[in-house]
Amino acid sequence: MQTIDNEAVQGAFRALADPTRRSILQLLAEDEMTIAEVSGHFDMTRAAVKKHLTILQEGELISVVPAGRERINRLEPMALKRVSDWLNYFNNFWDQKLSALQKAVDEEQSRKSIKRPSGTPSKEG
Amino acid sequence: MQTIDNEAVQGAFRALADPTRRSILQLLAEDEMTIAEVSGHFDMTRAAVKKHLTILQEGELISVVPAGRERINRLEPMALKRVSDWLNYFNNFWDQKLSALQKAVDEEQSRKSIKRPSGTPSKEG
DNA sequence: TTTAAATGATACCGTTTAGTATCATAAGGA
DNA sequence: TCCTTATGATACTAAACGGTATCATTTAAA
Repeated sequence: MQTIDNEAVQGAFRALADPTRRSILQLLAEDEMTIAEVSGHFDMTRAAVKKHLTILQEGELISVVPAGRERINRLEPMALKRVSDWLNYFNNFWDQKLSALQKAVDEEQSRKSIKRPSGTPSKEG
Repeated sequence: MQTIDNEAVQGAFRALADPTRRSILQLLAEDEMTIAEVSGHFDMTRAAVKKHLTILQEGELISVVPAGRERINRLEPMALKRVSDWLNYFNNFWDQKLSALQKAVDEEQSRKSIKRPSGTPSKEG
């Protein structure tokens, strides 16, 4: 079990665990916004949204750039890539299993078309 | 903002937020195991590990199959794909932004090689 | 300079979470 | 049957979480 997992990954997954924060990310994917603008999209206080933005920032999913008295919140693509990379660890395994399943199905198919066995289950749990 | 996000996605992200659970997934990627076997890999009680497995199961990241008095815990690839799909929502945006950045850099380069302006910053924040 | 807007910071509250300890149940084996 | 093993289930605790209310600070603007 290698070190695919680290503090940055933890921060990102922690941030992604909350639906409001995922929603904020989707907002910011369309356009960067100030805190007030982001707040305008949610039924909660600005302080609550600000907390979410802080956690997103800690997870490096967004960057916050001061502009006068405002703070521009902007999506940080690389953090999402980190998560994507983490998931990729499993790609081998799941591709492998899916292709094994596919192969099993195929073989079952051809076996059917030759011998037509009767005890074949129609469904797999 | 479309419906890329739903209960299944929430369940998966919730499950992924904990480092022990991510670690369990990596274990199960290598081999399916009983609850006792999974527990053997961690410094906490079997009950605690069992709770993690339940949350992983609720997020449909693993499936649990009874085998006699044991329960075989097995990775469920499709849930990880759900998360991957969610991340893909951002691919357009981040690819787009990265390529926009690349383009800006390229244009800056060619502008330099023609006019060689003096006020050009050497670094970009 | 005075005022209003945008944000930062902190204290507080109810709920969820991660963990423990403990007891009950089910199934395999002597 | 009796004992042991694998698991289920519940009550409990400390910490983290999501949210509110409130006050301080910074900056734009009249």
